[in-house]
Amino acid sequence: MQEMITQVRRFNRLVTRRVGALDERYLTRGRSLGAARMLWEIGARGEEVRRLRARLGLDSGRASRLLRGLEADGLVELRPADGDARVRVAHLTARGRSEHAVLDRLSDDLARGTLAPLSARQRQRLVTAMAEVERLLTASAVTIETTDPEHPDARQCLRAYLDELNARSPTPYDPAAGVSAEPHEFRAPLGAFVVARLGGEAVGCGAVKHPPRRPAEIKRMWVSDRARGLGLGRRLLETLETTAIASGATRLRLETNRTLTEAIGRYRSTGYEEVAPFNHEPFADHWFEKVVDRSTA
Amino acid sequence: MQEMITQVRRFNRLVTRRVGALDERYLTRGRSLGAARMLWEIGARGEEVRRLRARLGLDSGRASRLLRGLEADGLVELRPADGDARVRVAHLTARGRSEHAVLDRLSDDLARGTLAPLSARQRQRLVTAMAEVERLLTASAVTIETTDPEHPDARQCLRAYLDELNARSPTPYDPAAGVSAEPHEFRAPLGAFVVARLGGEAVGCGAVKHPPRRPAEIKRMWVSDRARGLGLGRRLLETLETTAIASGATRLRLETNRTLTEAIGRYRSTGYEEVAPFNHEPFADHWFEKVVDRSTA
DNA sequence: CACATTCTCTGACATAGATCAGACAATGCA
DNA sequence: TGCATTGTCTGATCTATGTCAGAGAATGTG
Repeated sequence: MQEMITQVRRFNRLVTRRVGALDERYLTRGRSLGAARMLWEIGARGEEVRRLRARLGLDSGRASRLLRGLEADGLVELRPADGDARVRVAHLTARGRSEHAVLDRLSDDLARGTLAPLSARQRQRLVTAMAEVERLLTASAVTIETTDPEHPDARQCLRAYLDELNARSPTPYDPAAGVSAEPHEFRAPLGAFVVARLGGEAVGCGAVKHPPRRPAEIKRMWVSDRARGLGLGRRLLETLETTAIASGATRLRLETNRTLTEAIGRYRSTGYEEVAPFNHEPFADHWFEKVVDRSTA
Repeated sequence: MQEMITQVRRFNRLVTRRVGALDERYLTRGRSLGAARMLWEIGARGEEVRRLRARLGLDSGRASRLLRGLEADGLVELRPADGDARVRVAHLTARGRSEHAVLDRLSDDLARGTLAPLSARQRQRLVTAMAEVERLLTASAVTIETTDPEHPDARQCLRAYLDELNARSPTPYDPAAGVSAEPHEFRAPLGAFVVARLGGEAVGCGAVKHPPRRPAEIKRMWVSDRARGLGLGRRLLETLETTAIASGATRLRLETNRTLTEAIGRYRSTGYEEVAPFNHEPFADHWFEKVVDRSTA
């Protein structure tokens, strides 16, 4: 493990010093770093000031002054938003757009400069390795937290979950038709609802009911398209199992639809065995159960 | 190619924002980023102020003030250097060393935090990909420049080259014994000497003689241990060939020692064919020649 | 020895960036 | 309608950083 940690640290050091420093030197073009980033984030279609503030992590004062600076240079126009005149929207002027295009080209040149000294084979390997690092760092940045099932993020995940079931299944899914799933069943002490988030955005969820002296039931496992392939399903499942086991569950159950082949494979590989239907969930095609060995939990 | 460039840009953005920002937030511990870096760079064995300045890219005034700040906090002691009282050496005090250890531990924790959410398999893949990115970004950062054969960097490379030949060969190598290799033969217009540098340090060299209407001769190809495996030999060879061809050479020659198996493979794979000895270089075991197709050059 | 050079330190000044308090207008809500 | 909230802007202040000029000590060189 220490070797891995050392590698991560060496990577971080190299990459922040070399890549970061280069980028900042070449892409500011006489402006301050803050102003350059602001210009970049406004983008071709304009952006609300409050969102720019949030994305760049700026104080309202600083954001306002940066925007006024860009406005004075004729790169940006500020207009009230349609519908809410408190909100201001920053748009790039013609000059601003051409400046944005210059930054885009410089950014391309910089990346090209990284690839240029390498052979075709090395380039291919670098790009592949970068994609892998990016994917896994993204996976690592996903947080999983217990969240109230009526929290906006939870609701949003549930809506996405149902939409997906309906899209996959020929018969429309009716959440009221099957096993009960009231919010209070997914709150402590009877259960839990967890949400996975990536940079503030909810990208997955899962729920578990673990009433005393009954098998725990895992439900509502969902992972957003943009977080597929990050091992998030496995993490959600582990989190829910841990919660249930900590609450005394010794038997875990879940049912799933036949279209969710990836999930079915995961259940089998993590110790679930297919069993006879234990409920009348109309949408389910497979029922799984896993008996927990308390000594290893 | 555009896809590759896009991947590099996406990687750079992710990594500088996510990794860089995290590092800076957690590792400053109430100090300014400059002071934290200074503390880190002084290290356990102390360091000359002028070298700290160079390494951190600081103005002498700023460096002096940062050091005075650390001294006031009891973390650093400044003493004149042995032998030259103008030079000051910064040493960590006991408190400074313990603070350094704290930073080291936090840095470990940060890296551990990156790995923690991942499965064992994902960790292994991340670390492998990071090592690959690191290796290839390092390769990409190597510059190759024409350098006078009597430049200190060139001399240092040549010394290393001779040391290595002597270490590999049972009979000591005598540079005067074989084919002439006077500095002026490696200067324009008769030839060229190129040095590969990584972050200011010379890590490889190569030379070519290309007298008019005679086969060009490639000599003195050397790559430092710390730059092995970066494809640098190939780049040096290409640079020398390009120079020779641009000066009118149509036939390229080189000789090499049998112990340099990697180089021999490279020559064969880039179009060189083994020929009968064309000189009496006593150290050489193989002689190669490549005829240049001017139309593709 | 006279003089140039090297290294460090200090003063002076400018900009970038962070943070707080408060003003002001638009909006939402009871 | 009255009042709280939201979003933006301005003023004030502080720290961090970058840059330049010059002082002063130690050292090297003719």
